[in-house]
Amino acid sequence: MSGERQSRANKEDHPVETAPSMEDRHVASVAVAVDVVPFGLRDGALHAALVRVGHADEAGLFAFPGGRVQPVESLDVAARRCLERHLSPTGSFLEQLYAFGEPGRDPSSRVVSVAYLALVPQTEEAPGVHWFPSSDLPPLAYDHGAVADKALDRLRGKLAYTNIAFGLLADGFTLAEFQKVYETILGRALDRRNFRKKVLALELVRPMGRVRHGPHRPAELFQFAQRALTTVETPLTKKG
Amino acid sequence: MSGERQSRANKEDHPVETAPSMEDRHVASVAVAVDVVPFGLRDGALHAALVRVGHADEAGLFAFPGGRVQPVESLDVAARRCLERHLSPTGSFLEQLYAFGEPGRDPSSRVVSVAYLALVPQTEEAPGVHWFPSSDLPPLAYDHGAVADKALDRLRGKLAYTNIAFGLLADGFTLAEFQKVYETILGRALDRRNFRKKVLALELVRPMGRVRHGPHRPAELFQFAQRALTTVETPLTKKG
DNA sequence: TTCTAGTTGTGTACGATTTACACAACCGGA
DNA sequence: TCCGGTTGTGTAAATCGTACACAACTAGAA
Repeated sequence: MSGERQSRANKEDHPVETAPSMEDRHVASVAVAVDVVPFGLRDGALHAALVRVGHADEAGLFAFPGGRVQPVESLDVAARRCLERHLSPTGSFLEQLYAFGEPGRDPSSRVVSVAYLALVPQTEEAPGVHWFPSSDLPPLAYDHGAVADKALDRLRGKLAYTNIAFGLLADGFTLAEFQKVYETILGRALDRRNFRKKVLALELVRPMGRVRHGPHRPAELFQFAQRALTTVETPLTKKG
Repeated sequence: MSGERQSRANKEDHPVETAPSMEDRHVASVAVAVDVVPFGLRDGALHAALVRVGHADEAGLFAFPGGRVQPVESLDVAARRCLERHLSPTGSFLEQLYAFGEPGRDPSSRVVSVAYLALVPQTEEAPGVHWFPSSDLPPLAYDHGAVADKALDRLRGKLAYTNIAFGLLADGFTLAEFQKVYETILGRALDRRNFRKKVLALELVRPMGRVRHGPHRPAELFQFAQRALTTVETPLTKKG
């Protein structure tokens, strides 16, 4: 179901089932929030954006950006609003992650939070936003430690079978940079030649015909063939 | 975040951000429910359990079992309660699927529903519960059509890389039955010899040393090596 | 001008995995 | 005793994954 209608429709014999009137009146009901886990790259390493909780029990700790879901707002819209309130970039990748609803997760009131995974490409500075290496997060408020774990798991999982990395890189990257994203998130080295072969064979990225000049041999620049999430049948990451 | 605390802590300058007092008072706030999609096998085919919605706008339609989340109850517990209210089997597989929160999904009130995927082995009859082939569901109330799609996608996806099938079969099955589960859910045929080789090599199932007698050559009976969700590195389903 | 350090770009041989495929064993019932 | 229908098993070919080395190119230093 999805509301009290069905609760009423089906048998009400279960002791813990709430009578509809109880919901309508007031109080100890359950609130809905969203939390967004924004990942981005800073000097090659994966970082997560956090904001300070300046209030009550959890004061001084960090937490992911979030907020209540408004009465007329979908979950996706609420998540994007919370993301863009802190980080300007519009159009970043955003997908639902998991709903966290343990009764004690927020000590002050009963809140069910739908967590979202966000990927932001530029990682520009924003006031009040602190970026931490994803492998070394500070103590987090609420159950946001578990949220962070879930987000990292999801990101790692999708990295192997989708083109999700497009959310972290702006067009015009070298294959070395691209590969470093994979190595950073997966935590292991990949073979340069096999990696190149694979991503080109899958048509994941496309050469732009331009090169970047540096102190060494110029590197070809690439862009993503698709900037929407697509699944590939063969894993992008075994050794190369 | 996870509640109003953080909303207060961070800048309140966003126009649509709710003042905390508004939440505490009353009304048009958002309710939380769970919906459970119970899958099971009936004569070899995948079926889903539905109950009738006997009320209001959606009267006469079918919907998945569900109900409000109680103030002191976790989401997982709420889902299991809703499942077991209709279907007796305790200990069935149950995992969170997705949170559905479009404002209009329940025409009568604003409800965010956290959907769960359930697998029930026996598929015994229960009063008020109707089983439909998953490929041919009746018109569903609310957005339960989308919920059903998501549940099927998840089941298909996990079938390839986990031992999730243990949720559908009781110990003491033949390999033919086991394979048919895969073929039914995936919608394509698998090679009998390769299938046997793979599930034995992965130690997914174990021979019990017993056989089942029928009108033909007796078939060895198997059980699952693990009855908890485990992931395998190599896909169980390519052709065999 | 030449040399060097450091990076980018490319192909091939080996092994492992996946796939296709056919036949004998076994039972109940006619 | 024969027959239909199912279960159980192995092997060869193709595909895919993996390891690996060397030439090309540039900026900057000598």
